[in-house]
Amino acid sequence: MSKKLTKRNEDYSKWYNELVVKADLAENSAVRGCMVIKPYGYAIWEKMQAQLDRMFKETGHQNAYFPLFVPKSLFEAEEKNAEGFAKECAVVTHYRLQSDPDKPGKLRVDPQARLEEELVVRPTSEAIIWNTYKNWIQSYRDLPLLINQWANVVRWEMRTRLFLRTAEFLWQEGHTAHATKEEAVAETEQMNDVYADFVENFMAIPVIKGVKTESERFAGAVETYCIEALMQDGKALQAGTSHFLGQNFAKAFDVKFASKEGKQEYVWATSWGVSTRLMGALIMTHSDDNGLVLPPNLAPIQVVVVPIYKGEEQLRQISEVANKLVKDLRAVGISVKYDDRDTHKPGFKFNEYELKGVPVRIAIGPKDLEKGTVEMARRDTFEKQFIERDEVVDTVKALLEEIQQSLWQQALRFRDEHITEVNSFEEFKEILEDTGGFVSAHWDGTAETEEKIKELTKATIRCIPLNAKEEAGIDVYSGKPSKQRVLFAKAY
RNA sequence: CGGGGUGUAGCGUAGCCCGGUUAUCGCGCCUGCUUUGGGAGCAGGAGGUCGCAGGUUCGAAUCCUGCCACCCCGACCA
Repeated sequence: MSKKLTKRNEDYSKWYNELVVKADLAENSAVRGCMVIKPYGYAIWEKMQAQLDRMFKETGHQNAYFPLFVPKSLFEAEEKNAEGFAKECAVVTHYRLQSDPDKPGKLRVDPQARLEEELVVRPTSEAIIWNTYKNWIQSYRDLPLLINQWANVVRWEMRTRLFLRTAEFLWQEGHTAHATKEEAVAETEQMNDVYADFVENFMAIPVIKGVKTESERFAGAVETYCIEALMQDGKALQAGTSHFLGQNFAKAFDVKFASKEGKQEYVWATSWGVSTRLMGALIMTHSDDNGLVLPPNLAPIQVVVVPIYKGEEQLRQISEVANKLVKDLRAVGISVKYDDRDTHKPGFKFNEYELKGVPVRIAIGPKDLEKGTVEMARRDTFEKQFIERDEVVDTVKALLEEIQQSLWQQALRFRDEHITEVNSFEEFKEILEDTGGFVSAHWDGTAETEEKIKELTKATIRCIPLNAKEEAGIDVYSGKPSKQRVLFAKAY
């Protein structure tokens, strides 16, 4: 592959992988299906974490941490949940290694050290958390219990892809308990809204809020709310989910509380999560063939300053100006990097920071010293302009804001142009093939039709949009009556 | 787990069909000089269990057998 990334025409998958690796975000680890998140990639994740965490706290949640291992008996307590995840669990069976008598210098699993009960490495933490909540909840006074956990989980997927589907991934999972159904449903909806707010306003990725059909629902949930995003290749990506769990887990783990009336009642539950998959969404929504494009709100480096100089004396003069600028920008909360490495030429640096998606670049050279200006370039449009030195801070502030808006507008336009209403199955297939994106079509509400359409077109129902209008129609495949349109798409 | 493909230096690769000098080329890396407003040039240099294990042969990156890993397409999935 050349220095530039390949065009993302036929092979979006390769383009994506290449971009992730070249932009220094992550790489495959020695462990099958796992990923190493590199410092630059992790810095982005940290910014996402910080903002989400703030939003969780603002809605009354607290962080806590629960064990990685789930005893099998606890794991299987909620049947549907256990079944749903059974096929992708890593399981710990032993707790010790020993020298292998047959192979000197090698270790083997000590057959004596078999665990009496196997431990499941959490694919999600409902089981272990609800087993704990049982002891925390006695009375209505203990409710609501609003807890979030930042953790890693393991799902032994057959096929993996950096950020989008790795065997181990980082996420947050919120687990709440409520006295009433209404309150739990409200929490579920609230957190789905928080996700939508975050993804749209910080990541500049437009999403559609909706609920999942029964077949796409989280195992053990009564209702799954979700936000669905659209990637540049026309495929949909589930960006976050929020589940109303009813009393399923309360019953499975016997979590009851004494109500005001003195009755023993099961609590109502929710769980909700977003993961490092959001990084994948970020990459696939905004990036171009020159590399990553980061919305300023999430960019670890918002502004990079590159000196252009001949000789040490010139560098010293430029550094004086640059350091002052860095200081001024930092003073207003902008993250700046001054790259005065003398091991790379300016052209190299320009390309490097474009690849990494740094929103704004400032170059200062001898000509600028004379004129009292700097050259300012924006990553999203590649526009360059010369700015008076004392206008830099204001200009950067405005420019960061503008880039954030512009990325959002561009993604929104793309998304909206790729939602197509269809009224026949022919049209359905045609749009899916040619245009891609979401296909808005009538659905008769049956799992059979959903399954059949998936089989024929590979498209699944991404969600039943929350804002869908009631509209009588006929199912695009079966011809049976339908109450409203749902969104189909090929998905990651 | 089924169908297909690929494993050669940090990365990307040629060579394999038809066995035969010291395993090819590019990027990257190191040293020196010249360069520095868009991925520098020249010169020199370092770096290899040819995925692993057997087998055939005077001789294996190349042929045969088994295994492993990765990629793509299914199944599964945030």
